[in-house]
Amino acid sequence: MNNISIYTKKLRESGLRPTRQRLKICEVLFSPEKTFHFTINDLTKIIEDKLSEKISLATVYNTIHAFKKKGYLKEISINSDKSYFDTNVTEHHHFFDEDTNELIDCSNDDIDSVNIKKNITGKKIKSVEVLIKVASDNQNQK
Amino acid sequence: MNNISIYTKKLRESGLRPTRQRLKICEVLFSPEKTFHFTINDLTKIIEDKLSEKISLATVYNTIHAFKKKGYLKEISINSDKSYFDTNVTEHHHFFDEDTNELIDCSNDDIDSVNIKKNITGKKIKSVEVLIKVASDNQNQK
DNA sequence: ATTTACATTAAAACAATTCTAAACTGTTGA
DNA sequence: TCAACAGTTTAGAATTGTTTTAATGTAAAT
Repeated sequence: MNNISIYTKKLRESGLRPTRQRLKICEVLFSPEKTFHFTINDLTKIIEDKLSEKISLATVYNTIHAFKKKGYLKEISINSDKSYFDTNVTEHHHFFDEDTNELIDCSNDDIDSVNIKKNITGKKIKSVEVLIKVASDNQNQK
Repeated sequence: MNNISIYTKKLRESGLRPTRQRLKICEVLFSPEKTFHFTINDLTKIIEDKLSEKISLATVYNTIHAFKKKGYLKEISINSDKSYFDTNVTEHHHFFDEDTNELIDCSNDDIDSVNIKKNITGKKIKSVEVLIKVASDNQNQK
């Protein structure tokens, strides 16, 4: 199966038609070997560089949301400044470097798995996220 | 030491003068027996009810930020909708109920302590936060 | 081909937060 | 006492990230 048909399948499964713009979004998101983190703004810039034409923010937003809903992307909660997304959708955690505003994957070597002993009655656990904020030693806490 | 002088001390230590508005903010934040979670909007509403007059959002924001910087409040990362704050500044984690948008403290009975095996070189861990998102069983993942 | 449902877009609306500039307050020291 | 100053409050404007809208365009089914 070539890339285009993989992207088409992902889009269809997310309830979206494969359009030129959306396929470009897919290429940026899913063709790199390594997973990565991005904000909507980052992504829009990358796409416009590759497309050499404008893409509407609305298109980016609704495509990203559809992927997130389907589970092809994860949203990472860091602060209320903006939304960060991750193309790595496996269960994993993050370091956030307050000096550089960089988000770094936390591997299994970095952290023991989190054990939740008791949940809220009648509720199902949807996600468990650990965020480790770090900064250089001399830095004040943000 | 009475409450007013406690509040005055906290304000001074945060680099702020004790003014009528700020003392009212302190009263709402620090007089309740139980710690609680709030958004800036919540807090402004509560203060206006107690004061029976308007308080400027700018005043609330800068007081809250000064307290956060000093460590008298914690900010909780949930999503990018808005900022949540916590008057409980001890190390602890949270459940977030996606059905009701309610933030619930996670006690030691609920979760094992998180063990970080390896940190980023040259960085100091500033905070470790676990956020457990929950929803009723029949709910779709947000 | 035509029709229909869905997409794209720019622009407007919106919500949370920050900034601004003017008026105000409290303290200090002539 | 009062002038001067530093810090404060405020309403409103500005900014930022995100969502909605309404007109136009396009993919896919008939």
